[in-house]
Amino acid sequence: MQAEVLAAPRRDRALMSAYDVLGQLRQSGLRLAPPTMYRAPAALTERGRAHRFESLNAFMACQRDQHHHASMPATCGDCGSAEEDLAPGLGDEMPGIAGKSGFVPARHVIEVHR
Amino acid sequence: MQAEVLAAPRRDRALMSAYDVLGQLRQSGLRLAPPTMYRAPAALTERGRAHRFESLNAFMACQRDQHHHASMPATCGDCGSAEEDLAPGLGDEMPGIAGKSGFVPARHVIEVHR
DNA sequence: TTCCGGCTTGTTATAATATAACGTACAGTT
DNA sequence: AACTGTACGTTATATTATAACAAGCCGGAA
Repeated sequence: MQAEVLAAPRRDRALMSAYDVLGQLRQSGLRLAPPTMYRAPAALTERGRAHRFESLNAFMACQRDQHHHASMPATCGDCGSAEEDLAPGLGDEMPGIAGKSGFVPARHVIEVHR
Repeated sequence: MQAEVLAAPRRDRALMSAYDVLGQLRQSGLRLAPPTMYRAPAALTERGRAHRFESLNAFMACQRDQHHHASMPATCGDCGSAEEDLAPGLGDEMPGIAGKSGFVPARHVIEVHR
């Protein structure tokens, strides 16, 4: 199921919402309910094989899948395409900035739109 | 309405979901429907008086309200408190990184959780 | 004063996103 | 076979958000 769910966003290098994928899989004959669908992206994200794009409630296939990495996903609002660049510097700066308010970051979100 | 909606998150320096605020305002006697509620944060965000926290579907009062600025909002998952630090460097680096994939950023999202 | 135009708010209905709770199936281990 | 862990299925419902249109308010032009 995880492989099925990842196939379309990987092929198109695009963002897809869970319900987009659900629709596609239903068209191909599978009868699925939402929870089935949501589990796959959640598991994939946890293992670093997919990234959730929080501001669009969508996810993309990881494009750097050999390793866990600090990345900056970017997407185009017109065509839905999604790319991912390594951005270790961004993640590294954040703890210092957050420290000004006494925060110790546990997780961060970085997303770019064009 | 915008002022009403901003009052609680500003006072508490906390994140609030639109429905949290809706609930609070209803308790104080106002009868409001969701669209009324959603308009205020949207307008405030547009004017830079509030920030939407995309990964939590919530918003916070801007804590730097004199000017538009590059900021890095941070929130605590345990207590809901939200702080905002200036982070011009982060925003400045993003176009260069995105450029590696041919993206010209139009908007970005940066969020920190602890 | 009245009318007009734009803006904010109100109302109804519904869409889109997400998860709780529980049941089933199967694979590997003992 | 019985046990255990994981993924998958199903029903129902919770949460988040917006479309579409009506009504009120206010400032300025006529």
